[in-house]
Amino acid sequence: MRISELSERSGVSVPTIKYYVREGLLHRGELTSPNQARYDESHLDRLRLIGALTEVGGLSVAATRDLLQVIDGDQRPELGDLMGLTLKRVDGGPGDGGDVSEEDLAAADALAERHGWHVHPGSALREELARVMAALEGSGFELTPEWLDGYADAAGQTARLDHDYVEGVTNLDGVLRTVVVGTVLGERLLASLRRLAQASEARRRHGG
Amino acid sequence: MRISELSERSGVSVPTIKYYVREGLLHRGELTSPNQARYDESHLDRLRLIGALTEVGGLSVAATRDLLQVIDGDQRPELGDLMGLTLKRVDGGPGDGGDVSEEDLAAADALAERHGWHVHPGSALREELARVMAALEGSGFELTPEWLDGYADAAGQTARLDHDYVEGVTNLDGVLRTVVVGTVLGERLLASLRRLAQASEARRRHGG
DNA sequence: CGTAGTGGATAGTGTGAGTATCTACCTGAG
DNA sequence: CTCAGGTAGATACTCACACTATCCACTACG
Repeated sequence: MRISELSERSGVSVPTIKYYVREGLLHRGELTSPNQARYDESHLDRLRLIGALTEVGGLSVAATRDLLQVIDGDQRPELGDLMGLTLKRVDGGPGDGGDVSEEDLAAADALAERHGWHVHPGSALREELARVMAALEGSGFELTPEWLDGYADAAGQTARLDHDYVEGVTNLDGVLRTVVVGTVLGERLLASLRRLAQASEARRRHGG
Repeated sequence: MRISELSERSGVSVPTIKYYVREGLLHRGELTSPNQARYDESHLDRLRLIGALTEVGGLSVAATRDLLQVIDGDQRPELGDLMGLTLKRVDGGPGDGGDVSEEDLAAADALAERHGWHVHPGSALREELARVMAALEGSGFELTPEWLDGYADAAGQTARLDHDYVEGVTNLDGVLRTVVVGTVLGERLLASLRRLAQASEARRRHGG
């Protein structure tokens, strides 16, 4: 198909498609002449993936490109490594902005240890957790063990579900894609469900 | 204290403090003369809250202002309503970008119903859930009931923990602030913990 | 006294994510 | 064959956002 049809079928404007090609998110169409290229289902598929990661997953175009390169690569990165990659979000997320104190890191480590999680000292995940915990405390939120451990248990449950799911994926080519999509969109899914559950719980407890 | 001291103690630059005042996130200092104002602990406290919501929570300045206005207001909005307010994130989140199909909405409703959650038909939460589920499916992720329901259970657990926590808050003035902070930062906490748990689970299952 | 600091207003900057325009050049209906 | 309209690729432009920088009149204080 030509670019205009790709645009129509994907809902992505022609200039934006060209922009994604420029930025390395989408492979070029096959040139049939100097100013004519053919696009196929793989382009449509890719645009859907890009849309899912950026619009729904909230990733920046740059972060999306990095992730897509991992998916495209031949190598098989460790799943643990992959999780770190997706930290760079559109808004920077909690992944930036200065240092974290030793105390905060210790509190994060303590929580991780209570749940049997081994955390690498230089991990970005560790710093992020510490930063979030520090922000909660700094906002007058008292981090009780019940709340914290309950959250950790819920997180552990989703992690087990993710791994169960991935083990059930037979198509080897799709594993990486599945992990990336599941990690990025799973986070949004969990957030949505949490809001919904909060609203329902509010009705249950306080009537309405 | 003067603005320079506020800046030093908060780590926020003087121009940025002025910007927050302009944008309505921070109350003006008390004028002691036409070009001199006094700031106090309440300003410091507020700057910490702003920082937590924007830098860690990922909210835009506009969304932060809206939320702060709710916290400041005399009225006591329903907790359920509050959840919807915080949907507007820096990156727009999944809260925008076109319509959702009836099928997707039906799938979202079915999931909600299985977990006893009553969802208002016009709810932004409902659309968001549908959008995320549609994005997952559109990315080749097969939404199995085990995975989906497992996530919903985890979300339900966090919602109960949140409400337990809020019921334990005695300071009535702080309830709204607690809800907002807990909702926004709790989401980031859960995401961090999930990544950490995923990495640990990977090591547990595949060695390393 | 004088210089560093201040409140408030207005204008400018840098980044991210697209849009718009332009130049060849090709394709396909009539 | 003709020619309106689509196309690849490059470059330039726009828009929103979150700050920054300047300016001015003025004031606190060593």
